[in-house]
Amino acid sequence: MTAGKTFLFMDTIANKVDAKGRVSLPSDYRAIVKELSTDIVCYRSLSSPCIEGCTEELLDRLASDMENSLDFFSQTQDELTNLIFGDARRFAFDSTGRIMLSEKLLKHAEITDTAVFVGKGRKFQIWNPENWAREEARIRAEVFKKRPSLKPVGGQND
Amino acid sequence: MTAGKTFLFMDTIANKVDAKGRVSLPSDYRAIVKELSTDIVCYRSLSSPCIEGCTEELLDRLASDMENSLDFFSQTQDELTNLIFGDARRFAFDSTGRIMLSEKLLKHAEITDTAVFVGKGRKFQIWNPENWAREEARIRAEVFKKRPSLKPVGGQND
DNA sequence: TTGATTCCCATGTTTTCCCATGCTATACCA
DNA sequence: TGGTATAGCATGGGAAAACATGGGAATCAA
Repeated sequence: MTAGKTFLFMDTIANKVDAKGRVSLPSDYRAIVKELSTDIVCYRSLSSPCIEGCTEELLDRLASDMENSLDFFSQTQDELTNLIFGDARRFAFDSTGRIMLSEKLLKHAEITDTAVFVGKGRKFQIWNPENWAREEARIRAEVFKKRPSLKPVGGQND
Repeated sequence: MTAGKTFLFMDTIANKVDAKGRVSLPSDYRAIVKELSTDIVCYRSLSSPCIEGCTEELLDRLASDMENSLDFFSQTQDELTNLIFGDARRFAFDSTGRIMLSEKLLKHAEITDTAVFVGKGRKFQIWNPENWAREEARIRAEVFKKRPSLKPVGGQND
């Protein structure tokens, strides 16, 4: 990893969840965490049956945006912070690189014995294998439908 | 991450209130208090039947901000802060990590034998279990309705 | 004294830590 | 080029530490 600090969660990796609920965090993800001296934070996705994760640093920035006193009593903010921070939890990994996902999260994502990590740039998701296969197919179909309207990036196209 | 560490109250944790009125402060919360060398301050929430808590440090900052923003429209905020400071109290935890909530606070939140700690980033709340279950469901529904207009977390896109 | 608060110890459970094993990919050597 | 050594990684299991919680003794106030 370079000094430029581009940190992206990428790739799709399936790891086993053992009897204790432990899962190896993909080593690439671990490298990001170490480099940023932060921690991984996970919470239930608002829109899909999956676990969502990001760096604590990202959530901290959100908290900073919200903490200034002018908004101290705002109701919308109140509801949002309850939902996000009330659900999120820090997950430190042990010396072998594993985190222990909570019952609540595993249940929400319908994960039992295998967890699929899906990179999303600044965030990542953790899926049940079957659900992810279905979701990926759906997304691909969706994108294909919209294809004519997608602008090529950097002038490349095919 | 920058020099400053990140301190966020997160997760939702249910702890028992014993016969003496003692409750374990979640260990993550305790870690924040120790790290910042501050104290926990609690007061009755102005908007919900729950106890609200934060670091004394945060209230201190709020006080400073209020001093410096005495604009024409600040009267309401002024009154609100009066309410909070009039109600707030410091709660130190003992060697096993427990605090003793006052009758006034417990009554306001309708807490008897179980207290649910809900993280809110820089703040947290303490709820009666049933009330929190109801409130969480309400908020989820509310936020889902507003979802299209919500900015993504931390300004990142996904 | 009575009631309340603080401090300390005991216990069961959960979580974290550490060591061992086997697999896989990359590098190395003939 | 093919085979082997090496390092990193995923995974399993047991030991140790941390945590929530209950109860008793000591301290303080009215």
